[in-house]
Amino acid sequence: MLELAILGFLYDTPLHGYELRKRITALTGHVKPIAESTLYPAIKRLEKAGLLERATEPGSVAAPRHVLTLTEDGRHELRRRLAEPAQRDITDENRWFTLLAFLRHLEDAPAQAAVLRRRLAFLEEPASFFYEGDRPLSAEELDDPFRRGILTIARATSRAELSWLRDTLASLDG
Amino acid sequence: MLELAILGFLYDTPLHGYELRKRITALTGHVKPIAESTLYPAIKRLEKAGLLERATEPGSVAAPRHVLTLTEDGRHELRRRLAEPAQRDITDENRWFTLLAFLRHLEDAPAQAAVLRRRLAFLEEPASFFYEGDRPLSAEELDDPFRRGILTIARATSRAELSWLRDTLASLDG
DNA sequence: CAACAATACATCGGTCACGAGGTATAGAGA
DNA sequence: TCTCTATACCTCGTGACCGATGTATTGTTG
Repeated sequence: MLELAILGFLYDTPLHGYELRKRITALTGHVKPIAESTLYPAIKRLEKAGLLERATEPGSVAAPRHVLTLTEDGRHELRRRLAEPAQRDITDENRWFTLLAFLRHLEDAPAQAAVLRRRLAFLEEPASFFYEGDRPLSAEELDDPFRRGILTIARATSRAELSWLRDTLASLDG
Repeated sequence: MLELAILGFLYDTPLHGYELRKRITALTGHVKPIAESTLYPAIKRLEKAGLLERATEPGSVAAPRHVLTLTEDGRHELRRRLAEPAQRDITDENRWFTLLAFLRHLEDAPAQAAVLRRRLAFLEEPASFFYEGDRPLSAEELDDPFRRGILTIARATSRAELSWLRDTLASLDG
């Protein structure tokens, strides 16, 4: 997911690591902060894989910067990751939101719609967090107020997202 | 989080690894599946730390089972992790839901309320995923339909959770 | 003028997680 | 009889991520 965010931000414009870090922090930092010691090795991985190139520039304020630019391979790889996300990226809300944040880079409405439809299919499956045998339990059937909360919140999220997904799919298809 | 789920399930009753895995899969598997190769080492870690003990029983169907029982240290450790969660466990919905699923084991209403209040404080902070300078942007200000979706869904979740939190805190306090 | 914060990058050791694969038993279906 | 599925546990290599720590430079604040 971190790699997707790096590729996604650099797709628009070259950035140096520090600026990239600030953008990633703004995007997902309030939920899941990214440590510097995670970002810099991730940049190195992507560089080693030929997805980005670095150019050293004198720092405008302090130390010299490494300006990062996506290669053509990098641009292609981002589109690939957006078009063919792992199932994890569909089901885990953190990953899904990161994917959504850059989905516009896909630039192909049917491909975008196909990704949204995978999320739609996931949300339409009858799933719960709590079961009696195989039967999913509803919030009303739980005594535990905290577990009831999980289902209440999850249901509200799911409803809002389903309605957004259907609207957006309609406008992508239409 | 995996460790919290293990401790949480074993707090109620001793279980063997395979059954534990099924319960964890039911709880969070549709969002974030847990591999066997993650579960068994985690059990070993907890055993090594003295938080649980294993007893070998002949398998009812096939191979022999290792029935896992929490030690007194393990029971104490679960309560500690529930009462003093890391900030991560408060902000990341996956982690937060796992914590909520076992919060009833805290058995002390003021301690439960204190945890809920940490989540409340987090949700009341004005945070977005997208900014113009320092100002958080609202869904209406975004052109990108996918980014607008993120904010729409996050806002619906937040509203539902705030209302649930306030109700539940009122009943815990009253 | 000294201390501190912000900019900018990096390494190191350790933990956690995953996929691929392995071992073994028992019952069900072809 | 053979294969398949379910039960039940395990190891190994790899990679992701974190906290702690280090190195510079510049601007701000007391």
